[in-house]
Amino acid sequence: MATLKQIQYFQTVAETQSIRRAADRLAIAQPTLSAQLTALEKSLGVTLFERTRRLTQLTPAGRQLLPAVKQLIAQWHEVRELAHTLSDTAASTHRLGVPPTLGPYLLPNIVPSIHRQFDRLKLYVREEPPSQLETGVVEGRYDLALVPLPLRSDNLTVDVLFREPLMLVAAREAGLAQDGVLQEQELAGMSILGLDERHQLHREVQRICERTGAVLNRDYEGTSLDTLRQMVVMGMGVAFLPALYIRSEIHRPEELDVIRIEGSHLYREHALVYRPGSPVRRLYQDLANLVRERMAKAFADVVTPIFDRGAASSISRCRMPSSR
Amino acid sequence: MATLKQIQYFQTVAETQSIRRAADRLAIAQPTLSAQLTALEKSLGVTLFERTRRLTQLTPAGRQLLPAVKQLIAQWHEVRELAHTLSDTAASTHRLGVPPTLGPYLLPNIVPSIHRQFDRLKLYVREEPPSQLETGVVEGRYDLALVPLPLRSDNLTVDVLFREPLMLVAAREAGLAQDGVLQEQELAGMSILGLDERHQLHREVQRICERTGAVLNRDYEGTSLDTLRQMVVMGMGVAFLPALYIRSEIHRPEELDVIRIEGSHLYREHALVYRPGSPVRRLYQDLANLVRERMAKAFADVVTPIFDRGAASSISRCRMPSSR
DNA sequence: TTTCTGTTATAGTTTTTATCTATATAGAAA
DNA sequence: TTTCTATATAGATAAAAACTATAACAGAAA
Repeated sequence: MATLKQIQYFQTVAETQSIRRAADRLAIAQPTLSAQLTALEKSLGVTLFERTRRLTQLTPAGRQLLPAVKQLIAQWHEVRELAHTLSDTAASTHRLGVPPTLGPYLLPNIVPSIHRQFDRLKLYVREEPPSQLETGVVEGRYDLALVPLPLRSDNLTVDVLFREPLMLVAAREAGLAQDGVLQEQELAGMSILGLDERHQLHREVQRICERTGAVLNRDYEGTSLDTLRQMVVMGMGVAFLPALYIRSEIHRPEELDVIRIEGSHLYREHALVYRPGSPVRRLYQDLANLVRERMAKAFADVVTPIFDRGAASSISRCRMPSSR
Repeated sequence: MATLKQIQYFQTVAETQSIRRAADRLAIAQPTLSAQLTALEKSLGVTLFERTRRLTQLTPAGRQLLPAVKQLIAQWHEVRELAHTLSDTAASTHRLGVPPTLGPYLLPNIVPSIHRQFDRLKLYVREEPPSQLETGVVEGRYDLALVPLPLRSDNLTVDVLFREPLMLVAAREAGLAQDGVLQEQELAGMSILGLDERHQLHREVQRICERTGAVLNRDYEGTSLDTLRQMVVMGMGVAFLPALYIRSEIHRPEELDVIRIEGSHLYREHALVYRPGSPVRRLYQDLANLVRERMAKAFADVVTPIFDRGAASSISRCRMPSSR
C-alpha cells in the first residue's frame, strides 16, 4: 500500500522535474527518493516518470494522475488543519442532553457564559427524559448530560451542580398564601397536581407528598411544566414547580401565588454526568464549575450551587495505580 | 507523518466501534491496531477514541474528523482507480505534434483507425513547424510528433512511416500536361512557386530545384498549401504540392493539372519521433505500424509505406546490456 | 576523441517502524 | 467471588525507509 509520503514525493518530483532537486527540497537522500518513486509506481501499476539524465518528467499517465494526487494532498492538509483546530478539546461539538423540566429554563442563563469562556466550544443540545439521558450517555449517544439526582446507573461520573427548590404554586383566588410562606404540616391532605410519570419530577413530587401527607392527584397530570401551570391557573389545584421554571416563566405573579414551604427538603438536585473514560472529562469538570459559579453569581436567590460533592465524586473515580 | 494505512484503521475502528473487531476485519493483530491508533492520535494531536471495556467509540473531536477522513479515503480510491485505468498505457492522453503541411491531410485518414484499435487512447494534437516539433518532443512539450525527414536532432527515436510524392501542379490554361506526365529535364528553367522558408517544404522544393535546374521563385511565397494552390490557380506559376494534400483538397481537377515527374526522387519522407526514454515507446511503435498499414491499405496509390527502416531505427536505439 | 559534470540507479548498511506473540490489566457479567 | 472480554504493554521479529558510497550514463566541455 502506498503512503502519503510517497504521494507527496510524487508531487514534488513532478513540480521540480528532477529527482535530485526534489530530494533536496524534501530533505532526504536522492536514492531514497528514487526508491520510493519506484515503489509508488509499482504499487499503482503505472510508470509515472520518464527519467532522463537531463530531467525527470511526467509520463502521459503520470500527467493525468497528478491532479487527482494534488487533490488527495489537499484533502490530507484539510484533515490535518481540522485536527489541529480540534486538538483544543474545547473546539469540538459536544452532545449535551437536558431534561425538559430543566433545560429550557437553565440553558438560556448559562449558554452565554459558556460561549464567553469557551468561544470555540459548540453544544449540540437535545431534550429527553432523564432516564433516557442516562442510558444515552452510557451508550454514547450523548457526550454529557444534565440530569436530576439520584442516578440509576452507577458507571457514570457525576458532578453535582446545584440544588433547586420546588415551590408550591396556587391560583391567586385560592388565597393560600398570606405571607408567601406555609408550614410543612399545612400540606397534609392537600391535593397536589403533578406531571405524568414519565417525568422524573413526578417521582420527586410523589416522595414529597408521602413525607408531608399531601395527596398526589393522579386524575389529571400535566405533560409539561407549562400545562401543569395552566392547570393551576385554572383552579384545578396546587402544584410544585421548580424554582428556575418559576423565575424564568412566571412573570405575572398576580395570577399565581408562589409559596415557600418552611422547614423541609423541598428541592431537587441536578448534576452533570459523563462517562468516566471520556478523554475530555477535564473540560466537563470545567463546564460544571462554570455552571456552579454562574448560579452562585446570578441565581443565588433561586438555587444553591454545590461545589464540594461534585468534585469529590469525580476524583473518587480517577484511576489509581495498581498496588501490585 | 501519518500513513494512509492509519487513516484506514481509523475509519474501520470508527465503524466497528471496537479495536478487536476492526483488527479482525483488517486482518492484523489487535496490539498492532492499538499501537497504530495511538500513533495516529499522537501525530494528529487529537484523541480520536474513547476506549472502554465494552466498546471503543469516537470522541467529539474524532466524530468531527471522520467525514474529512472518509473523503480522504474516497480520494485515495479515486487515485487508485485512475491509476488502474491508466495502467493500460493506451488509455492515456498523448500529446501529438504535427506539421501544418501534413497533419490536416493525414490525420483525418488515420485517426478513425487509431480509435478503432486503441479505443481508450486519446490524442491531444497541436500543429507547429517541424523544427519546433522536434525541440518540442526533446523538451517534453510533446510526447510524440510527426515530422519530415531528415531530422535536426539526433537524440530522438525515429520510426520512418512513409514516402509522399511531391506533384507538380499547374493551372489548366498553362497547358503543360499533355498526358499528366513530364520528363525531369523539362523542369529546367521553369519558375516554381514555394512556401515561405519557415516551412520545411521550402527547403525540400529548393533541393529539387537545384537538382533539376528549375528556379524557385522567391518573390511570391505561399504561407500555406492552400494559398500556394490559389497562387497556381491564378496563373502565377507552377508549384510542388504533397500528394496527400492533393488527394485531400483538390476535388475539381478541371481547374488544375496535376503532373507526375518521370524518373526522379520528388518526394518527402515522414516519420514518427519520440524520446528514446519514453516508457511507452512500444505503444508508439504500434502506432507507427498502424499508420503504415493504413497507408498501405487505403493510400497505396498516393504514398509508399516504409516498414523496414523505421523498425531498424528503433531497435538500434534500444539499450544494450553493458559488456563489463 | 577524452574528460568532466550532473543525474539517476544500484549495493550494502543502519535505523526506524510496523507487526507479531504473550501477557497484564481492568470492567462487566455470571 | 470467578470468568469473560476488551484494550494496553512488553519484548521480539520482520519489513521498510533511510542513509552513504558508488556505478552507470548522457551531455557538455576540453
